[in-house]
Amino acid sequence: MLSDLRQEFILHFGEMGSRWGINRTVGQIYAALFLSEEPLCADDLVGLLGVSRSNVSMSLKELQSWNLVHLKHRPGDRRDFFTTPDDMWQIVRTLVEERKKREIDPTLTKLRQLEMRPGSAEDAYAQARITEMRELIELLTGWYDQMNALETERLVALLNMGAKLQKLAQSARILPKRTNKTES
Amino acid sequence: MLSDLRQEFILHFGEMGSRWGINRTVGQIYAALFLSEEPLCADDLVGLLGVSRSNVSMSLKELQSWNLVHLKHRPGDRRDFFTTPDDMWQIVRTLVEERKKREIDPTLTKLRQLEMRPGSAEDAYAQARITEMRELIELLTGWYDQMNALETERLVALLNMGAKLQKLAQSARILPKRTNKTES
DNA sequence: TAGATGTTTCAGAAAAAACTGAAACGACTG
DNA sequence: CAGTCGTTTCAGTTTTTTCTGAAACATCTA
Repeated sequence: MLSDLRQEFILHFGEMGSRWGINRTVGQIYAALFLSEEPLCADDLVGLLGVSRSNVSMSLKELQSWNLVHLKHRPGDRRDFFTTPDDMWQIVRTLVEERKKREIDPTLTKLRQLEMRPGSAEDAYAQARITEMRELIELLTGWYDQMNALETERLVALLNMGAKLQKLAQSARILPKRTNKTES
Repeated sequence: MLSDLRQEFILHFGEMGSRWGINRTVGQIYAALFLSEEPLCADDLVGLLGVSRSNVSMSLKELQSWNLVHLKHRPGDRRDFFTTPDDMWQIVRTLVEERKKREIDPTLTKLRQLEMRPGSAEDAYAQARITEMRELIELLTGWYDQMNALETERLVALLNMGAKLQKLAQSARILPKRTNKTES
Protein backbone atom coordinates (compact mmCIF):
# COMPACT_ATOMS: atom_id res chain seq x y z
CA MET A 1 0.00 0.00 0.00
CA LEU A 2 2.84 2.35 0.80
CA SER A 3 6.26 2.03 -0.80
CA ASP A 4 9.34 2.07 1.42
CA LEU A 5 10.25 5.44 0.00
CA ARG A 6 7.03 7.08 1.00
CA GLN A 7 6.94 5.23 4.28
CA GLU A 8 10.33 6.66 5.22
CA PHE A 9 9.44 10.17 4.21
CA ILE A 10 6.28 10.03 6.25
CA LEU A 11 8.00 8.67 9.33
CA HIS A 12 10.70 11.31 9.05
CA PHE A 13 8.18 14.11 9.04
CA GLY A 14 6.31 12.53 11.89
CA GLU A 15 9.48 12.67 13.96
CA MET A 16 10.45 16.13 12.77
CA GLY A 17 7.03 17.41 13.62
CA SER A 18 7.58 16.67 17.29
CA ARG A 19 10.52 19.05 17.38
CA TRP A 20 8.34 21.75 15.94
CA GLY A 21 5.50 21.43 18.37
CA ILE A 22 3.44 19.55 15.80
CA ASN A 23 2.17 16.19 16.82
CA ARG A 24 3.33 13.09 15.07
CA THR A 25 0.09 12.09 13.42
CA VAL A 26 -0.44 15.58 12.05
CA GLY A 27 3.04 15.54 10.56
CA GLN A 28 2.53 12.12 9.05
CA ILE A 29 -0.79 13.00 7.53
CA TYR A 30 0.64 16.10 5.98
CA ALA A 31 3.56 14.16 4.60
CA ALA A 32 1.27 11.52 3.13
CA LEU A 33 -0.86 14.14 1.45
CA PHE A 34 2.20 15.94 0.21
CA LEU A 35 3.48 12.85 -1.58
CA SER A 36 0.17 11.79 -3.00
CA GLU A 37 -0.72 12.77 -6.51
CA GLU A 38 -4.37 12.07 -5.85
CA PRO A 39 -6.39 13.61 -3.06
CA LEU A 40 -6.90 11.27 -0.10
CA CYS A 41 -9.86 10.81 2.18
CA ALA A 42 -9.79 10.14 5.88
CA ASP A 43 -10.11 6.40 5.49
CA ASP A 44 -7.24 6.30 3.04
CA LEU A 45 -5.11 7.85 5.73
CA VAL A 46 -6.30 5.40 8.36
CA GLY A 47 -5.19 2.61 6.05
CA LEU A 48 -1.88 4.25 5.17
CA LEU A 49 -0.79 5.25 8.63
CA GLY A 50 -2.51 2.73 10.86
CA VAL A 51 -3.99 5.20 13.30
CA SER A 52 -7.55 5.52 14.49
CA ARG A 53 -10.25 7.14 12.50
CA SER A 54 -10.86 9.76 15.16
CA ASN A 55 -7.20 10.65 15.32
CA VAL A 56 -7.21 11.25 11.58
CA SER A 57 -10.30 13.36 11.89
CA MET A 58 -8.83 15.55 14.61
CA SER A 59 -5.54 15.89 12.80
CA LEU A 60 -7.18 16.91 9.57
CA LYS A 61 -9.15 19.49 11.43
CA GLU A 62 -5.94 20.81 12.88
CA LEU A 63 -4.35 21.00 9.44
CA GLN A 64 -7.39 22.79 8.10
CA SER A 65 -7.22 25.33 10.87
CA TRP A 66 -3.67 26.04 9.70
CA ASN A 67 -4.86 26.34 6.11
CA LEU A 68 -2.33 23.74 5.16
CA VAL A 69 -4.67 21.39 3.32
CA HIS A 70 -7.40 21.90 0.79
CA LEU A 71 -10.70 20.15 0.56
CA LYS A 72 -11.70 18.49 -2.67
CA HIS A 73 -14.86 16.72 -3.68
CA ARG A 74 -15.57 14.10 -6.28
CA PRO A 75 -18.79 14.10 -8.16
CA GLY A 76 -21.16 11.58 -6.70
CA ASP A 77 -19.02 11.01 -3.63
CA ARG A 78 -19.90 12.50 -0.31
CA ARG A 79 -16.52 12.01 1.26
CA ASP A 80 -14.06 14.81 1.90
CA PHE A 81 -10.78 14.48 0.04
CA PHE A 82 -7.69 16.39 0.99
CA THR A 83 -4.65 17.71 -0.82
CA THR A 84 -1.70 19.98 -0.21
CA PRO A 85 -1.13 22.86 -2.62
CA ASP A 86 0.90 21.94 -5.70
CA ASP A 87 3.06 24.99 -5.26
CA MET A 88 5.71 24.51 -2.58
CA TRP A 89 6.13 28.25 -2.29
CA GLN A 90 2.53 28.62 -1.38
CA ILE A 91 3.04 26.05 1.34
CA VAL A 92 5.94 27.98 2.78
CA ARG A 93 4.04 31.22 2.69
CA THR A 94 1.10 29.69 4.49
CA LEU A 95 3.31 28.10 7.08
CA VAL A 96 5.07 31.34 7.88
CA GLU A 97 1.85 33.29 7.84
CA GLU A 98 0.14 31.02 10.32
CA ARG A 99 3.12 30.73 12.55
CA LYS A 100 3.40 34.48 12.58
CA LYS A 101 -0.25 34.85 13.47
CA ARG A 102 -0.08 32.39 16.32
CA GLU A 103 3.30 33.14 17.80
CA ILE A 104 4.80 36.40 16.66
CA ASP A 105 1.72 38.58 16.84
CA PRO A 106 0.74 37.65 20.39
CA THR A 107 4.32 38.10 21.45
CA LEU A 108 4.52 41.56 19.91
CA THR A 109 1.31 42.49 21.68
CA LYS A 110 2.71 41.31 24.97
CA LEU A 111 6.00 43.11 24.45
CA ARG A 112 4.33 46.39 23.60
CA GLN A 113 2.13 46.07 26.61
CA LEU A 114 5.09 45.48 28.90
CA GLU A 115 7.02 48.33 27.33
CA MET A 116 4.27 50.78 28.17
CA ARG A 117 4.03 49.84 31.80
CA PRO A 118 5.11 52.72 33.99
CA GLY A 119 8.45 51.31 34.96
CA SER A 120 9.95 51.34 38.35
CA ALA A 121 13.68 51.94 38.37
CA GLU A 122 14.49 48.30 38.92
CA ASP A 123 12.80 47.44 35.62
CA ALA A 124 14.70 49.93 33.51
CA TYR A 125 17.09 47.38 32.12
CA ALA A 126 14.39 44.82 31.48
CA GLN A 127 12.29 47.32 29.61
CA ALA A 128 15.21 48.39 27.48
CA ARG A 129 15.82 44.77 26.65
CA ILE A 130 12.18 44.25 25.75
CA THR A 131 12.25 47.26 23.46
CA GLU A 132 15.29 45.91 21.75
CA MET A 133 13.57 42.62 21.18
CA ARG A 134 10.41 44.22 19.88
CA GLU A 135 12.31 46.38 17.43
CA LEU A 136 14.18 43.42 16.08
CA ILE A 137 11.04 41.38 15.63
CA GLU A 138 9.35 44.28 13.88
CA LEU A 139 12.27 44.72 11.54
CA LEU A 140 12.22 41.06 10.61
CA THR A 141 8.49 40.78 10.16
CA GLY A 142 8.41 44.00 8.19
CA TRP A 143 11.04 42.58 5.91
CA TYR A 144 9.14 39.36 5.60
CA ASP A 145 5.98 41.22 4.64
CA GLN A 146 7.87 43.01 1.89
CA MET A 147 9.26 39.81 0.51
CA ASN A 148 5.95 38.05 0.80
CA ALA A 149 4.37 40.75 -1.33
CA LEU A 150 6.56 39.73 -4.26
CA GLU A 151 5.41 37.26 -6.84
CA THR A 152 7.12 33.95 -6.45
CA GLU A 153 9.09 34.31 -9.63
CA ARG A 154 10.60 37.59 -8.50
CA LEU A 155 11.22 36.35 -5.05
CA VAL A 156 13.19 33.41 -6.41
CA ALA A 157 15.19 35.76 -8.61
CA LEU A 158 16.01 37.82 -5.56
CA LEU A 159 16.98 34.83 -3.49
CA ASN A 160 19.34 33.81 -6.23
CA MET A 161 21.07 37.16 -6.04
CA GLY A 162 22.85 36.70 -2.77
CA ALA A 163 26.18 38.05 -3.93
CA LYS A 164 24.71 41.12 -5.55
CA LEU A 165 22.76 41.91 -2.45
CA GLN A 166 25.85 41.78 -0.37
CA LYS A 167 27.30 44.47 -2.57
CA LEU A 168 24.18 46.50 -2.16
CA ALA A 169 24.36 46.18 1.59
CA GLN A 170 27.90 47.41 1.47
CA SER A 171 27.05 50.55 -0.43
CA ALA A 172 24.00 51.14 1.70
CA ARG A 173 26.18 51.51 4.71
CA ILE A 174 28.39 54.01 3.01
CA LEU A 175 25.63 56.19 1.68
CA PRO A 176 25.43 58.99 4.20
CA LYS A 177 21.83 59.70 5.12
CA ARG A 178 19.26 57.66 6.93
CA THR A 179 20.92 57.79 10.28
CA ASN A 180 17.62 58.01 12.11
CA LYS A 181 16.91 55.04 14.32
CA THR A 182 13.22 54.54 13.84
CA GLU A 183 11.09 55.41 10.94
CA SER A 184 7.58 53.96 11.15
CA MET B 1 12.17 39.21 44.09
CA LEU B 2 10.68 39.42 40.63
CA SER B 3 8.69 42.41 39.45
CA ASP B 4 5.35 41.84 37.76
CA LEU B 5 6.82 42.99 34.52
CA ARG B 6 9.56 40.42 34.49
CA GLN B 7 7.26 37.77 35.84
CA GLU B 8 4.89 38.26 32.93
CA PHE B 9 7.62 38.22 30.35
CA ILE B 10 9.01 35.03 31.77
CA LEU B 11 5.65 33.30 31.87
CA HIS B 12 4.93 34.36 28.32
CA PHE B 13 8.12 32.82 27.03
CA GLY B 14 7.51 29.70 29.02
CA GLU B 15 4.19 29.28 27.22
CA MET B 16 5.56 30.26 23.85
CA GLY B 17 8.37 27.79 24.22
CA SER B 18 5.93 24.92 24.31
CA ARG B 19 4.70 25.79 20.85
CA TRP B 20 8.25 25.66 19.59
CA GLY B 21 9.16 22.30 20.98
CA ILE B 22 11.06 23.93 23.83
CA ASN B 23 10.01 22.97 27.28
CA ARG B 24 8.54 25.48 29.62
CA THR B 25 11.30 25.61 32.17
CA VAL B 26 13.94 26.07 29.51
CA GLY B 27 11.97 28.96 28.05
CA GLN B 28 11.50 30.56 31.42
CA ILE B 29 15.13 30.28 32.35
CA TYR B 30 16.17 31.83 29.10
CA ALA B 31 13.71 34.66 29.56
CA ALA B 32 14.93 35.30 33.09
CA LEU B 33 18.53 35.44 31.94
CA PHE B 34 17.60 37.65 29.04
CA LEU B 35 16.06 40.26 31.31
CA SER B 36 18.74 40.18 33.92
CA GLU B 37 21.49 42.74 33.82
CA GLU B 38 23.64 40.63 36.08
CA PRO B 39 24.58 37.03 35.41
CA LEU B 40 22.52 34.54 37.44
CA CYS B 41 23.51 31.29 39.04
CA ALA B 42 21.44 28.14 39.27
CA ASP B 43 20.15 28.90 42.74
CA ASP B 44 19.07 32.37 41.68
CA LEU B 45 16.91 30.71 39.07
CA VAL B 46 15.48 28.23 41.54
CA GLY B 47 14.42 31.17 43.66
CA LEU B 48 13.09 33.20 40.77
CA LEU B 49 11.12 30.47 39.05
CA GLY B 50 10.23 28.12 41.86
CA VAL B 51 11.33 24.92 40.17
CA SER B 52 13.63 22.25 41.45
CA ARG B 53 17.34 22.57 41.50
CA SER B 54 17.79 19.57 39.24
CA ASN B 55 15.33 20.92 36.72
CA VAL B 56 17.35 24.12 36.54
CA SER B 57 20.51 22.16 36.13
CA MET B 58 19.14 20.06 33.26
CA SER B 59 17.62 23.07 31.56
CA LEU B 60 20.83 25.05 31.74
CA LYS B 61 22.64 22.13 30.24
CA GLU B 62 20.12 22.10 27.43
CA LEU B 63 20.60 25.81 26.83
CA GLN B 64 24.34 25.37 26.82
CA SER B 65 24.09 22.62 24.25
CA TRP B 66 22.26 25.12 22.06
CA ASN B 67 24.96 27.73 22.66
CA LEU B 68 22.29 30.08 23.85
CA VAL B 69 23.85 31.01 27.17
CA HIS B 70 27.33 31.94 28.25
CA LEU B 71 29.14 30.94 31.35
CA LYS B 72 30.66 33.60 33.60
CA HIS B 73 32.70 33.35 36.73
CA ARG B 74 33.27 35.70 39.60
CA PRO B 75 36.59 35.93 41.29
CA GLY B 76 36.53 33.96 44.50
CA ASP B 77 33.22 32.29 43.72
CA ARG B 78 33.04 28.73 42.53
CA ARG B 79 29.53 28.96 41.19
CA ASP B 80 28.64 29.07 37.51
CA PHE B 81 26.87 32.21 36.43
CA PHE B 82 24.96 32.47 33.21
CA THR B 83 24.07 35.23 30.78
CA THR B 84 22.58 35.66 27.35
CA PRO B 85 24.57 37.60 24.75
CA ASP B 86 24.04 41.35 24.89
CA ASP B 87 23.57 41.48 21.16
CA MET B 88 20.09 40.39 20.10
CA TRP B 89 21.34 39.75 16.58
CA GLN B 90 23.82 37.28 17.87
CA ILE B 91 21.00 35.51 19.65
CA VAL B 92 18.99 35.25 16.47
CA ARG B 93 21.95 33.99 14.51
CA THR B 94 22.67 31.32 17.06
CA LEU B 95 19.06 30.27 17.21
CA VAL B 96 18.79 29.86 13.47
CA GLU B 97 22.15 28.15 13.25
CA GLU B 98 21.29 25.55 15.84
CA ARG B 99 17.84 24.95 14.52
CA LYS B 100 19.30 24.48 11.08
CA LYS B 101 21.83 22.02 12.38
CA ARG B 102 19.27 19.94 14.20
CA GLU B 103 16.34 20.05 11.85
CA ILE B 104 17.19 21.23 8.37
CA ASP B 105 20.43 19.36 7.87
CA PRO B 106 19.09 15.93 8.84
CA THR B 107 16.06 16.55 6.68
CA LEU B 108 18.18 17.47 3.68
CA THR B 109 20.20 14.33 4.19
CA LYS B 110 17.08 12.24 4.28
CA LEU B 111 15.61 13.91 1.20
CA ARG B 112 18.77 13.42 -0.83
CA GLN B 113 18.91 9.82 0.21
CA LEU B 114 15.31 9.24 -0.87
CA GLU B 115 15.85 11.07 -4.12
CA MET B 116 18.64 8.74 -5.10
CA ARG B 117 16.71 5.58 -4.48
CA PRO B 118 16.15 3.72 -7.72
CA GLY B 119 12.53 4.57 -8.11
CA SER B 120 9.80 2.26 -9.14
CA ALA B 121 7.23 3.84 -11.40
CA GLU B 122 4.72 4.27 -8.63
CA ASP B 123 7.16 6.53 -6.78
CA ALA B 124 7.84 8.86 -9.67
CA TYR B 125 5.52 11.55 -8.41
CA ALA B 126 6.72 11.27 -4.83
CA GLN B 127 10.33 11.58 -5.91
CA ALA B 128 9.59 14.64 -8.01
CA ARG B 129 7.87 16.17 -5.02
CA ILE B 130 10.82 15.40 -2.80
CA THR B 131 13.20 16.99 -5.26
CA GLU B 132 11.10 20.07 -5.35
CA MET B 133 11.18 20.29 -1.58
CA ARG B 134 14.90 19.77 -1.41
CA GLU B 135 15.58 22.45 -3.96
CA LEU B 136 13.47 24.94 -2.13
CA ILE B 137 15.14 24.22 1.18
CA GLU B 138 18.55 24.56 -0.43
CA LEU B 139 17.61 27.87 -1.97
CA LEU B 140 16.44 29.23 1.35
CA THR B 141 19.37 27.98 3.39
CA GLY B 142 21.80 29.20 0.75
CA TRP B 143 20.22 32.60 0.98
CA TYR B 144 20.38 32.51 4.73
CA ASP B 145 24.07 31.65 4.65
CA GLN B 146 24.70 34.67 2.43
CA MET B 147 22.85 36.98 4.72
CA ASN B 148 24.44 35.51 7.77
CA ALA B 149 27.84 36.27 6.32
CA LEU B 150 27.09 39.98 6.46
CA GLU B 151 28.08 42.10 9.38
CA THR B 152 25.09 43.03 11.45
CA GLU B 153 25.25 46.65 10.47
CA ARG B 154 25.05 45.84 6.81
CA LEU B 155 22.39 43.28 7.33
CA VAL B 156 20.22 45.81 9.10
CA ALA B 157 20.78 48.28 6.29
CA LEU B 158 19.63 45.66 3.84
CA LEU B 159 16.60 44.73 5.85
CA ASN B 160 15.62 48.38 5.87
CA MET B 161 15.70 48.46 2.11
CA GLY B 162 12.61 46.46 1.41
CA ALA B 163 11.20 48.77 -1.22
CA LYS B 164 14.45 49.05 -3.10
CA LEU B 165 14.84 45.33 -3.14
CA GLN B 166 11.47 44.94 -4.66
CA LYS B 167 12.62 47.10 -7.53
CA LEU B 168 15.71 45.03 -7.87
CA ALA B 169 13.66 41.88 -7.99
CA GLN B 170 11.61 43.38 -10.73
CA SER B 171 14.56 44.11 -12.95
CA ALA B 172 16.16 40.82 -12.08
CA ARG B 173 13.32 39.00 -13.67
CA ILE B 174 13.81 40.82 -16.91
CA LEU B 175 17.59 40.75 -17.23
CA PRO B 176 18.85 37.21 -16.91
CA LYS B 177 17.94 34.55 -19.38
CA ARG B 178 15.21 32.44 -18.01
CA THR B 179 16.05 29.45 -15.96
CA ASN B 180 13.41 27.37 -17.65
CA LYS B 181 12.39 24.21 -15.87
CA THR B 182 9.36 25.87 -14.35
CA GLU B 183 6.37 23.73 -13.71
CA SER B 184 2.86 24.37 -12.52
C1' DT C 1 41.35 13.59 55.47
C1' DA C 2 36.91 15.63 56.76
C1' DG C 3 33.97 19.23 55.75
C1' DA C 4 31.89 22.70 52.99
C1' DT C 5 30.09 24.12 48.75
C1' DG C 6 28.40 23.46 44.40
C1' DT C 7 26.90 20.43 40.26
C1' DT C 8 25.09 16.35 37.95
C1' DT C 9 22.64 12.13 37.55
C1' DC C 10 18.78 9.28 37.56
C1' DA C 11 14.74 6.34 38.99
C1' DG C 12 10.35 7.19 39.82
C1' DA C 13 6.29 10.58 40.40
C1' DA C 14 3.48 13.92 38.28
C1' DA C 15 1.71 16.26 34.52
C1' DA C 16 0.68 16.84 29.83
C1' DA C 17 -0.27 15.30 25.32
C1' DA C 18 -1.76 12.06 22.10
C1' DC C 19 -4.78 8.47 20.86
C1' DT C 20 -8.76 5.33 20.87
C1' DG C 21 -13.51 3.28 20.63
C1' DA C 22 -18.01 4.10 21.01
C1' DA C 23 -21.65 6.96 20.64
C1' DA C 24 -23.74 11.13 18.79
C1' DC C 25 -24.49 13.73 14.99
C1' DG C 26 -25.74 15.29 10.26
C1' DA C 27 -26.91 14.95 5.59
C1' DC C 28 -28.52 12.62 1.93
C1' DT C 29 -31.58 8.57 -0.36
C1' DG C 30 -35.08 5.44 -1.38
C1' DC D 1 -39.51 7.86 7.72
C1' DA D 2 -35.74 4.36 8.29
C1' DG D 3 -31.34 3.31 6.48
C1' DT D 4 -26.83 4.35 4.78
C1' DC D 5 -22.66 6.81 4.67
C1' DG D 6 -19.64 9.73 6.48
C1' DT D 7 -17.89 13.02 10.14
C1' DT D 8 -17.23 14.75 14.85
C1' DT D 9 -17.08 14.55 19.74
C1' DC D 10 -15.51 13.08 24.05
C1' DA D 11 -14.50 10.30 28.31
C1' DG D 12 -11.20 7.42 29.44
C1' DT D 13 -6.65 5.07 28.44
C1' DT D 14 -1.99 4.99 26.86
C1' DT D 15 2.17 7.11 25.87
C1' DT D 16 5.44 10.67 26.26
C1' DT D 17 7.47 14.37 28.46
C1' DT D 18 8.66 16.97 32.27
C1' DC D 19 9.94 17.45 36.88
C1' DT D 20 11.52 16.12 41.46
C1' DG D 21 14.25 14.50 45.56
C1' DA D 22 17.85 11.97 46.97
C1' DA D 23 22.19 10.26 46.18
C1' DA D 24 26.51 10.49 43.77
C1' DC D 25 30.04 13.21 42.28
C1' DA D 26 33.56 16.89 42.04
C1' DT D 27 36.37 20.49 43.72
C1' DC D 28 38.31 23.37 46.91
C1' DT D 29 39.79 24.47 52.02
C1' DA D 30 41.55 23.79 56.49
